[in-house]
Amino acid sequence: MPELPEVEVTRRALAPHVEGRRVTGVVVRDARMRWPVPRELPQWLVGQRIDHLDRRGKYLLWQVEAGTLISHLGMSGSWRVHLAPPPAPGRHDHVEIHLDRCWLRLTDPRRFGALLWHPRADGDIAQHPLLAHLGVEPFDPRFDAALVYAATRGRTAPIKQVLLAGDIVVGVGNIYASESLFRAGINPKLPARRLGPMRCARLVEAVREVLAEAISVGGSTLRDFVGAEGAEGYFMREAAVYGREGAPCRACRTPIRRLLQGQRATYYCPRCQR
DNA sequence: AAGGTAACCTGACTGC
DNA sequence: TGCAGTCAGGTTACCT
Repeated sequence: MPELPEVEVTRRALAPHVEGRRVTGVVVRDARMRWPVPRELPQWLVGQRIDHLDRRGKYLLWQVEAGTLISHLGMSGSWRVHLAPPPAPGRHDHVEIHLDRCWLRLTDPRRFGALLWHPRADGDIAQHPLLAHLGVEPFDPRFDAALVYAATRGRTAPIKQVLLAGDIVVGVGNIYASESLFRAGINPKLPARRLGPMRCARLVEAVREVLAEAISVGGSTLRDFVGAEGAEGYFMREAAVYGREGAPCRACRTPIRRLLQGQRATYYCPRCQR
């Protein structure tokens, strides 16, 4: 489900409800996620004040006094805020966090998501094994043409898959990889090493624009994504290529093509993207 | 080191 | 209506 924009939309929706608040209760109804949710989570979290809700790539980082709660939404996860006691939990409502005056619910049908704990004593959260090898943030000024150019030298894999790998820049998932490459006019099959400085610059620009636009409209709604307050995102309404196989390119009317790269669907315009 | 593939899991949809 | 097959936003682990 969630790529960086959906996670950022979630973060912004949750932050005002959680920052500065104290955890009064934690219920783990089903610990079976990508990795087991620690059984000790309630004892570690209850009584803690949430200082900041941060994001790194597609991870949400809940900074509390004793450490960091790491949450990843996987393919189908979502957090919902309830300002009144929530209705009876459904089959996929795995975790609940109670604050002073609101209830947070983690729902994740496919259970590819994760909820982990990193005690402060274990050191800098950035060095956590899940975070240590992530690429730069797309809105970080360090994400520029020179970085992309340098990082793609010697990489024979198609640019789409390199973008998706997340070791150069984080947060670009399957939808936005196709969308960014369309906007940059780059063929997804192009070996990454064949990008020149100009195309690296265009790609940087395109990734930033596409992600920023998606955030501003509340993320994508594919199947069941809804933001933390229950609103749907609108990005898919304006997708240029994703999910549009056979439909006319919005720029040149050429039919959009779909192909598989590393078992994932890629959509592109064969005329606009070379 | 980089690249390819299988694996984790459920639900929605398609076609017979 | 039912059943089998396909596909889905992500990421790690493992093999070459």
